[in-house]
This record gives sequence, structure tokens and C-alpha cells, in this order.
Amino acid sequence: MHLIIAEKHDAAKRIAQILSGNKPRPYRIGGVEAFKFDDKVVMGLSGHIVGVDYPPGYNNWQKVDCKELIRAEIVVRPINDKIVNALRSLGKEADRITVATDYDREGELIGVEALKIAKEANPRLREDRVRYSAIVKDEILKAFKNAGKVDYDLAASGEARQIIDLVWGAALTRYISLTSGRLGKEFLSVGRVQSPTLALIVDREKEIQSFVPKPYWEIYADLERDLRVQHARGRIWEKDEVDSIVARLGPVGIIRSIQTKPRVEKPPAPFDTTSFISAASGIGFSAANAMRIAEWLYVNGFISYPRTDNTVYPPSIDLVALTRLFLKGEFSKEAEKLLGGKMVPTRGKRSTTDHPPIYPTAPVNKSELKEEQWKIYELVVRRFFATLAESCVWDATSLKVDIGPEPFRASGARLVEPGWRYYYPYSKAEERILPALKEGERLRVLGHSVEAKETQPPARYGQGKLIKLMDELGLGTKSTRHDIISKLYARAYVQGNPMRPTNTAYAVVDTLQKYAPTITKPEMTQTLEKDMTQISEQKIKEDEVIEESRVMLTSVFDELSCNQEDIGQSLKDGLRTDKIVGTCEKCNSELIIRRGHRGSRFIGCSGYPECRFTLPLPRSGAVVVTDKVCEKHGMFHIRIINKGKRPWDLGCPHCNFLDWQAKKALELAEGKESGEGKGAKARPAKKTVRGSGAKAAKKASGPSNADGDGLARLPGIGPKTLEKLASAGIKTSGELAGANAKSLAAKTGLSEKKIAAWKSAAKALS
DNA sequence: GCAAGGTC
Repeated sequence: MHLIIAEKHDAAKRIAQILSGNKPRPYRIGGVEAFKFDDKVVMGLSGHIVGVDYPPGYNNWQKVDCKELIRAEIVVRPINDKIVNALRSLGKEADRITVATDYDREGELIGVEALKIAKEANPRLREDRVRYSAIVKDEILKAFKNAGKVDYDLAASGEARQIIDLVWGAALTRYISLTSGRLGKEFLSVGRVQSPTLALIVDREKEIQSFVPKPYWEIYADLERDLRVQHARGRIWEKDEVDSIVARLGPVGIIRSIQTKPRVEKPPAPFDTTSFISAASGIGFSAANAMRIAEWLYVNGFISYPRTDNTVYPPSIDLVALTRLFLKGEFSKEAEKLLGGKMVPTRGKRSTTDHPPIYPTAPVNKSELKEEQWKIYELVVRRFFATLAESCVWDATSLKVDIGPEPFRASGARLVEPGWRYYYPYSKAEERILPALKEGERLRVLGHSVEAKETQPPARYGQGKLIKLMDELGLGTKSTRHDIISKLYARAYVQGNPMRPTNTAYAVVDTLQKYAPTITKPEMTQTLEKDMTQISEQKIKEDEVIEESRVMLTSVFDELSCNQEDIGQSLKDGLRTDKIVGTCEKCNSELIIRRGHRGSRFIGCSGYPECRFTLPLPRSGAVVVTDKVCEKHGMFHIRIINKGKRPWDLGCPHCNFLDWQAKKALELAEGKESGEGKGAKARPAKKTVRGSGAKAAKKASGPSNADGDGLARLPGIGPKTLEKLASAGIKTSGELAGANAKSLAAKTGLSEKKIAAWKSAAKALS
């Protein structure tokens, strides 16, 4: 039997279809679906099926000296047992195995991992490797006709990367976590990609903080015929000069020249992962969310593989036939127009061997997708169309006017031919139409204005911009960059979008930049890339590169241990400030996030034990203190970040607590005790509160609300109830708490029981 | 409970 190994299930399926000429038989083995035809079986892996790690003896962070990790044994263990087992049993049956994983470095390593497992089960296996750049018939058939050798050197270079990443990452992650006392769920992490990325964000923030704005002025004049012109000097840095220019202005402007030239905007290049995420970011998607949706669209057959560095369509894709598929449905107008043109595809700068650019593979009805999925799908379709469309052409006019001795100018732009912009309307193309004028024409000056401005600090990085920057610096890959960004949020290193570093991030980056600068710079990745190339070219041995790296890390640790005390202190100082939530309403001390026993957290007063004011916090997730302030309590809003979930904006912890109390009181009054209610510790910050909190916020902003102290926040009170209560003279929760339930019921028509429940809830609230 | 890299 001839066993063929692909990188993923989907690739296996399509390769089997092409090689078999029709539909291969699905062939289940140990819960894994492979494909069988003739004497062949094609099986898909799931990327890496084994991973490197330390033996279990090193699991205890406190007991193992992190320096030991530099030279500790590293073991390879299966990540996916099902696939490993299936591979073993298929390997036993086979006499030949062909590696058909993706045509790149990691693909070679993934292939070798699989090969090792199969050969352990059956040492007599003959092996070979096929290389293809797209899973299309010609390409695959050609690849299988010209099978070559497995490139063990290329795989070895990938293995070196794995080991170096693990050793540096694990040792420094543990060091920084132990030194700062942030253990357990709240550990701090360090890595070859994440730390330089975080440093970019921190460095940018420092630039912004230290930016000194410089004042400047711009002079504008309004002329008849609706013409507004700016002084040709643009930014003028001296106020004196502004004044003297203004003094020289006359009552009439004379048109010196007026020139119109065409300006051509070329259509954009096909989407690779970076430009896709960046475009999605422009319409409000986070990097991780955009990739999650793209992945779904790919798995369901609507778009091509979303993880690619390629910006050139391979000739094997029939672009015209693909466009014709869109003649029916949502994009029929666009498809028809496009097919009437030349349809010459644009080419980007990068052309790679593993996957084509991202393009739509099939039309789909809008009603079949969720709103977000549709938006991403539409983006991919429109980008695809744009890459086949004509240039966008403008008439650009530049106008020069003299007012007295002073030169002024204006520029106009008129859209002549929208070209690709017709299909891809994501960036606005604004026209500025100038009045029709002739050289030498004289216009009266109606007035002028001097605008005082100042230079602006550089902008914070949004996720789209950061992904692009990482790409340029070689940080991470198309498949990991969005994950790395998510990781920075999960560690509470950054918040918001554009991204702002927390004080924790400052402390960690400062420490690393001072004592372990290697890990904070993109150069580490660039050097590693060079070493990997040398390994794959047999110029250095894998072991030499790893050994060199270990020696380097050893000296980093020497430097760290020399400055142990300083580092511990500065980390703890930085970390403390991220924990200040507000000021205690009882004693004016700082309220900070504190740890209770058994991993619980709460907000406590730093005046303890004299002051015992506390507020509860949820048990799980990283607690982030945001910069949004509650108007009522003056406390910073809290955000909870759980791995793999959306961040939860808990809001003001005091408001959250009051909401919860009110809700509890209501439940008790209605007699439906939820299991956790009775005798349970106060745990307001639970998901159940979230709904009512959000509703409450909506209600509170409703127009019919005359409520100053949270009447609308009581669970079960909607706008209609509010009106009814208001008609009986009840406008605040205080008034409700003091009202007689029976007579109020009679006045409003509301049930007495409900009113009684609201009353006790209102009491809890006030 | 650590990294980064695949894929789901």
C-alpha cells in the first residue's frame, strides 16, 4: 500500500480527489478520516502532531531553578494521539510513504515528524516527498510524477527554532513571573515574538508621552466663486511671519496658473493574510476575530485558505470562470461589469510556494451567513473583483493664486473613472471640485482666516497596523501574528484598540530591555532566520546553533542574577500601579486589587486593617483596570479576560456589586433561590449579572427615565413600568422603597407581589 | 500554569 501524508484533512481530501480521478472512498481508521483508492491511502495531519516540551519533573515553577531549563532534557511528545495512532497503523500496512505536506519549512518539519512515527512502526518503508504550490490537478499530477527526497536539513532548521523558542521562552517566562510574584493564572510571559511586539507598543507609548507639540499656523483665504485657498507656505512656524503675511494681503486674488492632469490609482494587490487582516481591521474587526471568521468561511468552502503570504494568483486559477459564478446573486451587477473589462490581475510583491492569495471560491447567499461572516466574505469578494478591475482615474487640478504679493494655492480632484473603486468602496474617494477659472482672472477676497494648530504625537498602533509592522520586521508568521496579539491582551499587557500598554507591560519591557535586550528585539528572529537558512544549506549544524543559543541565554541569566534585587523591586512597583482601582469612599486611601486565600481576588482598601471596605471580583480571568472612570463612584472600570473567550466588561465594580445585590434581593423576595444564593459568598461578578447590567445601562439611558438613583436598574423594570410608577409619583428607588405596596398596586395596576420584590431590591440598592 | 508554530 502507498501512504500519502498531507498537512491537513482538507488538503488530503482534495489530493485524493485529483489522484483518484473522481470520488475516493472515505476510510476511517481509529476515528480519523482518510481516503482510499486503488492501492493508495491519503491521510491528513493536523499541522504539527508532536511538540517539544520538558519532562514532567520540571513542572513545578517554584521548585525548579529556571536557569536549569537552559540545559534540561527536551522531549518530543504527541499532541494528537488519534492521528499518531492512525499513522502508526497505516504505516504498518504500507510499503511506501509520500510526504505531501505544505511546501515550506514548517511543512517539511511536519512531514519529518510524521515520517519518524510511521517508520518506527515499519522500518522498511520507502519514503519520498512531493512539492506543489496549489492543490489543482496539473500541479498535483506533476508533483507526484516528479517525487523527490525529503529535505532533512530543512526540517532540522525548523527543529532548532522549536528548541530555541522553548528554552528562551520557558526560562524567561518563569524568571519574570517568579521575580514579580505573579504566579498561577496571572503569570507574565516572555517570548521571541511576543516580547519585541510588546516593546513596539511600549516604545510607541513612550514617544507619545514624551511628545512636545509644536505650534504652527495655516493661512486661508476665501475668494468669490466659492474658492478657498491656502497660503503656499503651508505650515508656518513663526507667529510674526503670519502677522506680516496677513498685513500684506490685498483685496483681490489673481489666478496665476491652473493645471489639470490625470492621476491614476492602480488597483490593489490580491489579499495575503497581512493585508486581509489590515483591511478587516479597517472595518472594525479585531485580528483574531477576522481570522476566526475567515477560517470558518474556508472550512465551509466559501473562500480559499486564509493563511498565506502569497500576493500573486497562480496561473492555475481560472479567474474569468470564477467571476462568472457571481453573475447570479448579490454581486451580479459587479460581476457583469467586471466581465466586460480586460480583467488583468494585479500582482503583489510576494509570491510564495505554499498557498494562493485569499480569494472567494464559491458564491453564497447573504441570508445563509451571519452578519459578521457576510461582512468578511463580502470584503474578500470585493477585493478579488478589485484586483481584476481597471485603474481609478482622477482629474487632479492645481491652482495658484496671488493675493497681493503672497502666493496661495488650492487643489481639486474630480473622479473621471472609478475603476476598481466601484467594486471596493472601503476607503472613501472624496472629490473636491474647484470652480471653472481662467488664468489671469481676478477674484475679490471675501475674507481670510488664520488657523492655529499644533503638531500631533504619533498615533497608537491599531491591530491592523501592528500586524503589518510585525510582517515587515519578520516577527511571527501569517498563522501566528493574530494569536500573539491576543496573547498580549490575555496577559493584560495591553488594552483597547488602538492598543495601550499597561504599567505591567512597561515594567516587563523595561526590565528586559535593560537586562536581557536580546529577547526584546526583532533582530533575534532575523538572526534565527539566517541560522535556519544556514542549517538548511548544511553550512552549520543544528546542534551548533542550539548550543550557541544556550550559551547566550546563560550569560543573560548571569546578568539577571547579578541584578536580582533591583529587578524584583522595579517589577513589583510597576505591577502595583496597575492594581489601583480608585479611592476608598470611607477613608480616602487607595483601593487596590488584593488576593485572598485559594486564589480568590477582591478589591480592598489599602488602609486595612483600620478600614475594611471591600468589593468582590470574579474568581477567574485576568483582571484589567481600564482607564474609563465611573462617574458615580470615581472608580476605574474593570475588564475580565478569560482565555479563549471574549473580554467581559464588568464596568464599575461598585455599580456591579449594587446591581448584584439588588438582583439577589429580588430573587429572595420572589422566593426563587438559585442554588448559589443562600449562604453563598457574595459573588456578584458572575455572568448572570451581566445581562441585567447591560439591560440596566440601556434603560438608564432611555428617554422616559427620570431616575437619578437606579430605579431603572432594578431587574424587571422596563420603560412601561417606569411610566406607570411615575404616574403614581414614584420616580426614584428611594421613593419606591418607602411606598406602600398595596396602595401602589391599586394605583398602577401592577401586581402587589412584584412591587414588594422591587421594594426590597430598591432598599438594597440605596 | 511556560514559546512559537502548525491546524480545528
